[in-house]
Amino acid sequence: MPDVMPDTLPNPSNVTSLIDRRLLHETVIDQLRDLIVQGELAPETKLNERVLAERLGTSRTPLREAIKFLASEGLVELLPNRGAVVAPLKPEKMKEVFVVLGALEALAGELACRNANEDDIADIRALHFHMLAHHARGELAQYFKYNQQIHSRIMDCAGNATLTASYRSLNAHVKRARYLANLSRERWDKAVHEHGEILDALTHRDGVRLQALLRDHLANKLVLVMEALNKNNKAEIAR
Amino acid sequence: MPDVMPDTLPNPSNVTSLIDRRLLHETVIDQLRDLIVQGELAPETKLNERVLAERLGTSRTPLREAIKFLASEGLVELLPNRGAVVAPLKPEKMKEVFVVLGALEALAGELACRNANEDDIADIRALHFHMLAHHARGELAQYFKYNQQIHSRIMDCAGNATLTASYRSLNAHVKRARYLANLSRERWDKAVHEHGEILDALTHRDGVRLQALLRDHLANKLVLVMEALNKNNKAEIAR
DNA sequence: AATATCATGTTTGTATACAAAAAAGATTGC
DNA sequence: GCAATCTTTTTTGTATACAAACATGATATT
Repeated sequence: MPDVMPDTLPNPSNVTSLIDRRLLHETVIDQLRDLIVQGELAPETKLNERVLAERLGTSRTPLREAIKFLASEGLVELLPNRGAVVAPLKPEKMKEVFVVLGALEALAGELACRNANEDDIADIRALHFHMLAHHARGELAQYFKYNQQIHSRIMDCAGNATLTASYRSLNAHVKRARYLANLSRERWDKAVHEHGEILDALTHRDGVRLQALLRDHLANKLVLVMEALNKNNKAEIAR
Repeated sequence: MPDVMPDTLPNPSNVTSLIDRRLLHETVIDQLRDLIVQGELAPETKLNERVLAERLGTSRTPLREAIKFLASEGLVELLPNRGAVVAPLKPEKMKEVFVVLGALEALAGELACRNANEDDIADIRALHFHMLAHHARGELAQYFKYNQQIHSRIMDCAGNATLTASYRSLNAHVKRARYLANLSRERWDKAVHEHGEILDALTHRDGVRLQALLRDHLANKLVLVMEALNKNNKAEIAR
C-alpha cells in the first residue's frame, strides 16, 4: 500500500526543535510565570519589555502576548501607557485569595471523596509518606514539593478540569508568598498532623470532614503567610 | 528658538479618538469578549486575525494580545500554529462550570450575610422588585438583566474582589449559553420563586440557608442550560 | 536660587513586513 | 478517473519600524 511516510522529520532545520518542538509562545508564558512565581521577578517589578524579551530570548511581540495572558491570571498588572508590573503581594489580596481557595479546595475534597478510586487514594497515601520522610529530615523544599502534589492530586480526583484551572490560577499567588514563609518547627509539625487527618478523611471518604479539614488547613496556612508578609512589610518600612 | 508647536493636533485623522481617547487595547478585549458572550461569534468559530482586526478597526497586534487575554479566561482556545477559535460550548464543560460557580456563589452568599449593610440589601430588594415587574410582563431580556444584577450585587456584598473576578470569568461562559435557553413559563415562575427565597434569606442574614438556596438555584439553571444544549446538539446533528 | 518651560531620551503602543507553517488548488503518474 | 505529490496561496507567528506618551534633565527667566 502506498503511504510514503509523509511526516517523517518535517522540520530538521528548526533550531529550537530539539527541546520544545511544537510548543511555541506558550513557552514564553510558562517562563514568565515561573519567574514571577519563584520570586525571581519580585512583586511590583516593572516589566521592561526590551530587557525581558532579550532575557527570554524572544522579541517584544510574543512577550507582550504572554504579559496579557498573565494579566488575566492576575500575576501582572497592566498600567495604561506605562507597561506592566509584577502584581504586588498585598496582605489584603492574600486574605481574599485564601478565602476563595478554601471554598475551591473544600469542593474538591467533597468531590474527591465521591469520585476517587482506590488507586488514586493509594497514590496520595504514597505521596503523603514521602512528605513525612522529608519532614522528618527537615528538608523543607522537598516537603513543599510533595505537599503541593498531594493537594494537586486531591484536586485532580475531583474530576473537574474547570475547578482545577481556577485552583491553579489562584494557587500561583500563594506560591509566590511561600518562599518568604519562615516555618517554625512547631507550625510545621502541626501542618503535617493536619495532613494526616486529611488523608484519613479521604481514606474513609468522609466528604464533610475532609471539607472542614481542608478549610482549616488553608486558614492555618494563611496565618503563616500573613505573619511572613507583615514581617516583610515592617522590614521594608524600616529599611 | 523655541518651539514650532510640535504637538498641536497630532492625530487629527484618528477616527476613534473622538470617543475613547485614553482607553486603548482594553477596548479590544472588551469588544471581543462581548462578541463572544453575546453569541455574535458562535462557539468554535475560527478567529481570522486579519478579518477580525479590520472589523474591530485595529491591527493584528492588539487583537492578538486581546485573544491571549481571553484565552486565559477560557473564552477562546489557542491552537498551535492554527490560530484561535471561540471556545466550544460543551455540556461537560458547562456542568463543570456550574459546580464551581455553585461553590463561589455559596461562598458569596455566606459572606454577604455577614458583610452587607442594610443599604446594600435595600438595593438588592429594589432590583428584585424591578425583576418581578419584568417577569410579570413577560419581558425576558429585562428580567435577565435584573437577575444578573442581583447576583452581581450579592457577589459584591461579599467584599472579596478576587471572588468577584473568578465569578465574572466563569459566569461569562454561562452567559454565552443563556441566549439559547428557552425558558418555559413554569420554569421561569420557579426561578422567580427561588429568588424570593434568596432575598428572604439575605434579609434575615441566614447564611447557611442562603448558601443552600444559591446552590439549588444554580443547579436548576444548569438543568435549563443542559436541556437547551442538548436540543441544540440534536438540531446540529440532524442538520 | 527656584520654578517653569523646553529639549532629549527612553518606553510603550500600534502597524507593518517578513518567514514559517497550514490549507487549498493544480499537476502528474498510475 | 483517482490519488498522491508538488505548487500556490492564505494564515499564523515573529521581528522590526514608526509614532505617541512618559520620564528626565537642561536651560532660561524671574
